[in-house]
Amino acid sequence: MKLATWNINSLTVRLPQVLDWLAANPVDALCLQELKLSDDKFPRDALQQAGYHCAVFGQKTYNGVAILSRTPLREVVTNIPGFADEQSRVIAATLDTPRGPLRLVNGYFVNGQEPGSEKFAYKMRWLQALQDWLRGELAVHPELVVLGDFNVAAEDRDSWDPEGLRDTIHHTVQEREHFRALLQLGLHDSYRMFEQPEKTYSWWDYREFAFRRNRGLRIDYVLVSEALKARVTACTIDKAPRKNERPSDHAPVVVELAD
DNA sequence: ATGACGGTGTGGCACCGA
Repeated sequence: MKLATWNINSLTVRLPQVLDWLAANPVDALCLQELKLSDDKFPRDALQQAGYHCAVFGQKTYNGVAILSRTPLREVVTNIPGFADEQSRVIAATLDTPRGPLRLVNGYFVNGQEPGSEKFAYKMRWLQALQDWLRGELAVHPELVVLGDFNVAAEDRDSWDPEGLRDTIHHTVQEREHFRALLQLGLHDSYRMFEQPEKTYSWWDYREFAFRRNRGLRIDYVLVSEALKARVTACTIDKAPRKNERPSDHAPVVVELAD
């Protein structure tokens, strides 16, 4: 089966691209971030017609996440339990597979703007709460996938300019420590389980022809639990949609699990 | 670097993202 994550930077604008992409890439589940619309504006009918059940946690203008799945979604949880958050950044759900239940945690991690800012402090609190929550979730759901827009370049090789951007947002020691803490919970970065081309990223700035110059960051991840690790057969970043007219600034990341 | 580009909501721009 195939799972994917894609920050689509406004579902209102990108719905046609999402439908086109799903037609060409009929994944079993697609996790979306940055819907930028409220639940009542979510295009449920169009996605249902495309063959997907939807669990939605929207928000007007900013944030908003959803899980689309070919099979029904159950036990839907929104945001990090116990962490008061006005922003819609997390949705979790279980889908049933021939191999048993699979728990998906879809996150639009905090950007943080600039180290030292109030937003950066919020990012740190949010990451700590996520980590504390996921520790328990892994115990309850051994077959767990954490995927989404992490807003962290985990290592130097995940940035087009690790030296020039050192200690700037996405590259700080504190953010990277939080990323490593997630791995230490027993999660594995699917993308790095395989040999990958050099300088592969999942996000490119809209400005300065960054995509054409491949000035990007790898900030979108699919982390899998220990129990799932052996089943991961591939992980790829699909750059094709970034070449569309009016593209999202992010590319989808796709993982294949053995049935 | 006051910048770029693009989405949103508003209102003739400001704010935010990464």
